[in-house]
Amino acid sequence: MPPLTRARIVAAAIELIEREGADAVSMRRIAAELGVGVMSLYNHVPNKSALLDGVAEAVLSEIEFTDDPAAHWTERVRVQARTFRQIAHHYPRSTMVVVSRQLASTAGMLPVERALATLRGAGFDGREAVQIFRVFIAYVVGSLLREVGVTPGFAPVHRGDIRVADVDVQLFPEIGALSPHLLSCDHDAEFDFGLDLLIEAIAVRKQNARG
Amino acid sequence: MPPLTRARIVAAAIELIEREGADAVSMRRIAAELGVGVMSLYNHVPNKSALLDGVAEAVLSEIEFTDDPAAHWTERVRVQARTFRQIAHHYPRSTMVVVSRQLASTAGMLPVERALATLRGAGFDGREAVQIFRVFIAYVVGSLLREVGVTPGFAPVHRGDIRVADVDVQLFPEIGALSPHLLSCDHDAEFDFGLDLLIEAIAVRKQNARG
DNA sequence: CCTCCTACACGTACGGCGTACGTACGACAG
DNA sequence: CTGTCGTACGTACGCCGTACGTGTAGGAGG
Repeated sequence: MPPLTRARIVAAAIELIEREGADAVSMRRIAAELGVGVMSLYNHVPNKSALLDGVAEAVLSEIEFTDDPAAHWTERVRVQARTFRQIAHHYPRSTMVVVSRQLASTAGMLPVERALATLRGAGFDGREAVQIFRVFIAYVVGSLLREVGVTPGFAPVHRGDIRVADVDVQLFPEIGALSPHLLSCDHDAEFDFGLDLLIEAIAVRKQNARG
Repeated sequence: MPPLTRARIVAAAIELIEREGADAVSMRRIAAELGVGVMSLYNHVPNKSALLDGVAEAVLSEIEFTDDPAAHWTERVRVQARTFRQIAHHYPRSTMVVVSRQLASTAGMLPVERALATLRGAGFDGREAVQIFRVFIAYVVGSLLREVGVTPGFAPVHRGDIRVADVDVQLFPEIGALSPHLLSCDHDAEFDFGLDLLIEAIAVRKQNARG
């Protein structure tokens, strides 16, 4: 067995989270997974919270930006948002850990740097770039939260949204009428829909400011 | 002392969450807060998870829609989103509980009903209404997550974003240059900025579809 | 070679958690 | 008066994070 290492511990934590959910994560479970004693972990990680920070950092650092600097900024923003979402989908349950945790590591900052550079390159000033960046972050994180919350990991069985039969159609006529659309969801398409909406709106506003 | 009741338990839980944070919530703490034995709670609540569902439901049910049916749909959507955010700010720490939890109660459905009715009244078909609704939900929830994560509850002290001094300006020039904008944030203004962006984009797209 | 030191794996133990289970007691029905 | 039921409660079990002390293997200094 290779020596115990912070990286190995984090990897085991991620694997455990993906397999059994974030609630199943405990120092004891992780130690058992690695075949070591519980307290051995503490030689490489100061505490559980730091370990989860490590998980967030590891997930974030897997983002690979295949960014084409020659492309139009709208396309670059689109690609960056999609990339972020894609890796989140690779680790759906760990994503919950990532978003529910303040990230102050360098791994979390690289995507920020890229996004800001793209926006500034598009001609936005500092204030605008940060503001736009925050809007995108909010949208992407909000989308992920809904998607992975609904994801059939296998804990929340059969409740994509709400049991339609149970809703009082008198009280909630719209929900009743639109239940087919509420129950089905092409996550990819809907994500792109909102993403394009935002990009379009910003592009339009940019045009107006210059015109 | 009034008799123990599900409502009183939920209220105590919310108060405790707001005062000491979500991590401080335990059945024992809540029972102590109410001056009762731990197991007495279980006569009114099946388990802790259901209690937290109750917290989410209670928070959501405090949303009051002062909705003007005569107003333009863009204004109505704006008001609804702002209202949602406002009550979330009234219970900042409980909001984390709300968004991190699947809500299937009638309290959670009323805002949905209102929003869908507004969109359908504006002339969107069912699929469009649901799609647009989901985009707004994602944006609002994502914004709240960032805002309350940064909120100086008093647990996460002095790390609004990232210690600027610690970032390597060589590696992250944009972050270094834009740090003044990254560190300060007028949450109200920035929320409205993104909200208006979305509404504008949808309005434009609607115009084009009809034109 | 022996010795000492450091680093790391590990066991034990403490306080806190959610909650299953059994008990005690007051209110009300017959 | 007696039986039933709903509620408050104590105890106990198996988890949890982690402080602390111990054992040991491997490298450095003599």
